[in-house]
Amino acid sequence: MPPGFYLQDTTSIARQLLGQSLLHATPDGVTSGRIVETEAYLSLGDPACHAARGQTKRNTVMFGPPGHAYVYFTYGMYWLFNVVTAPKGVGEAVLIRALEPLDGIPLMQARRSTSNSTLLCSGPAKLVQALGITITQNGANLDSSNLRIEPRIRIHDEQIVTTTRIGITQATDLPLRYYVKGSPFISRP
DNA sequence: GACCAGATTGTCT
DNA sequence: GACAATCTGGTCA
Repeated sequence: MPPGFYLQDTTSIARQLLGQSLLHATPDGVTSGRIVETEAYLSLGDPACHAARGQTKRNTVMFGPPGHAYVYFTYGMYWLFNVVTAPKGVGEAVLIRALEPLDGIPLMQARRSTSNSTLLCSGPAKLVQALGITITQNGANLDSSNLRIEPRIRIHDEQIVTTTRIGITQATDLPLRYYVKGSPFISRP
């Protein structure tokens, strides 16, 4: 992404990531997809954010420099992928919730054991599985590692739908979820 | 489509 | 010891 991209406001980054591609290169091949759904997690007034209760071993990279991957384990079996935002020491991130599959679709289908392309990356744990992301990528620099975000297209404001976030029990009323209007690849309408 | 049960374990209190 | 930024596969409509 362009210099300074990750220095912007977290909600602004969450919107601008829509339309860009997330790519992962592994020995098995390259897989990528266009980002169509994101959620912002903030440091102030947002108890749903992992950083809300201070720094721990798990959320350490959230407090590091922006533009890096924050990968964590949940529900006993899933990994979720976030982009760290905000200056070092603050603790904010953008959860990537869904992709429109682009490259390496056969490999994604094999990893996910499904051939339905709309279900391949339509959820935060699904896209992580499809791209082969694990805790190994925690802390990876998204501009220079095998796991990277590259500019593709710009989604205009009229094409972005803003709603409340999914799967959380706190701060459920905050409008911090964004997705591309009409996309069949989002986790849910 | 809506709703629901069950899977399964790292992390923090 | 409780919980979790989820998914799948089942039921019913």
